[in-house]
Amino acid sequence: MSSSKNQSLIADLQWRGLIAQTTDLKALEQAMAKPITLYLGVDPTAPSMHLGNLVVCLVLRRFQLAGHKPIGLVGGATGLVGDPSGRNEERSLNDESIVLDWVSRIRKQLEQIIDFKDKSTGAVLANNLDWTKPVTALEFLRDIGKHFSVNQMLARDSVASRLESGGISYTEFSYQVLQAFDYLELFRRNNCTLQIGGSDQWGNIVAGLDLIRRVEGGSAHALTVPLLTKSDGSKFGKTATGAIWLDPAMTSPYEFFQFWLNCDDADIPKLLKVFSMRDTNQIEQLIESTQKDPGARVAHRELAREMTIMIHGQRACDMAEAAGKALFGQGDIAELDLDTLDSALSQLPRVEMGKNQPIPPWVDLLAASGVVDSKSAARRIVKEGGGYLNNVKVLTEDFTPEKSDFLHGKYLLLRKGKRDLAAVVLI
RNA sequence: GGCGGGUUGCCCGAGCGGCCAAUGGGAGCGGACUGUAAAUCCGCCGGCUCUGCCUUCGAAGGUUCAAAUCCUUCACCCGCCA
Repeated sequence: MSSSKNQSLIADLQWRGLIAQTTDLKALEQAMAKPITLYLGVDPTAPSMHLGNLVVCLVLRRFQLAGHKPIGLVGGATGLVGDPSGRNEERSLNDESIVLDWVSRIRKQLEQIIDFKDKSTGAVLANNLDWTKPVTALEFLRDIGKHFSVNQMLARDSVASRLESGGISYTEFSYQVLQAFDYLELFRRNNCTLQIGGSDQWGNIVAGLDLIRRVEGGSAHALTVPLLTKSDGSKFGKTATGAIWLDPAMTSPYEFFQFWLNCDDADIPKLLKVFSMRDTNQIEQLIESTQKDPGARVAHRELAREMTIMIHGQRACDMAEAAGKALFGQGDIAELDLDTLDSALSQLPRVEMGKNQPIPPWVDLLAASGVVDSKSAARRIVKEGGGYLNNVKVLTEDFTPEKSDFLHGKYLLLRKGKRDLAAVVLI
């Protein structure tokens, strides 16, 4: 691996705005002249990773593509304890069996993003429970705890802010020690000399560096990735309905694709740099295309494709994209053939209805399908002109669809507003 | 431990016996304009069997024809004094 290539990785990360903080950058660049081993930890705090996690995972992947050896760590142990970083309230502890399940799910997601079969870099998938569980409380206190100064621990932002906002339990207070122990273990076992993470992880990572220095006299590095925000300053990756998850059961490939397609123009340059694996030239071309002809949304679409393929695969991406085209097309929805309709509507949330069951009123259908929260809300939406049946606005509140309204005798397409869709399926 | 202030809908924040499902702002949602953007403008923004009814103003009791508004107790927060 040539040193120029490694310098260009750091330069590339800088260009993409993916570096928030690092330990001595020159030293890191020098170390990276040769392949290094680095790790990223993801705690199982939910059944799936979301876009925020993805940003950092992709940074790990960028290292791998540059020839370094990535360790993807799932926090089976740390996930049981709870990280106080960025929270002003104590977490409620999750059940061990739940965390175990989440670990395996997140593990699978990591496997999609990082190539653990790649022989040349020798990527490793780890779980900190493996080395944390066998350690007894006494060993932990004597061997690890002894190296920590409570004074320093109290000074960490994550702890200090919690002391001001209602306190912190001993459990969460200990989190940084656990994470530091992880770094030490990986330093010993795999000669891991770099830990990356979100910018809120700086304190935890530095705790690990200190520990490595004290116990092993070794030196290691830290690199954090900034928190991603939208052009209006709000947190990125959250919609009204919540986070964008990588798990297709939680955020469907269709929703996932739509999320990218509907991003603000103003955010596109940043998003391309942060998420796309394309090189500088390609990204700059896409940014230019948005400036020249924003209405065409070429960059939006390319980004949507790239990300959906990466997370859900080519086939799911094609279906998601085709569904969007069919559902938002200029043509009459009734003209679509059954096959197209089948696959397009398969992407949407749906309610099923028995063939012989009387058809419920329109407002009830809207509420039942989940496009609106309640029947009151459904009435409101209809009154405001935001309710559509088969892409045709229906303003009558006490309207009830008939058999003949079912497309191909099978489907009703419900819509709230511009893009909130659901299907009613006759079975 | 003593004295005083606070706890309101997703968030901030008015209200201080009836006209309060509760002013205002933000977020969110719908419409118009566009490009399934942004900005802007207009409207909506507890639920239901919807010209009415039901449940909400930290919790539980009480006073009253009537309480978010008054009284009592409890919980949590915040000032000043010890």
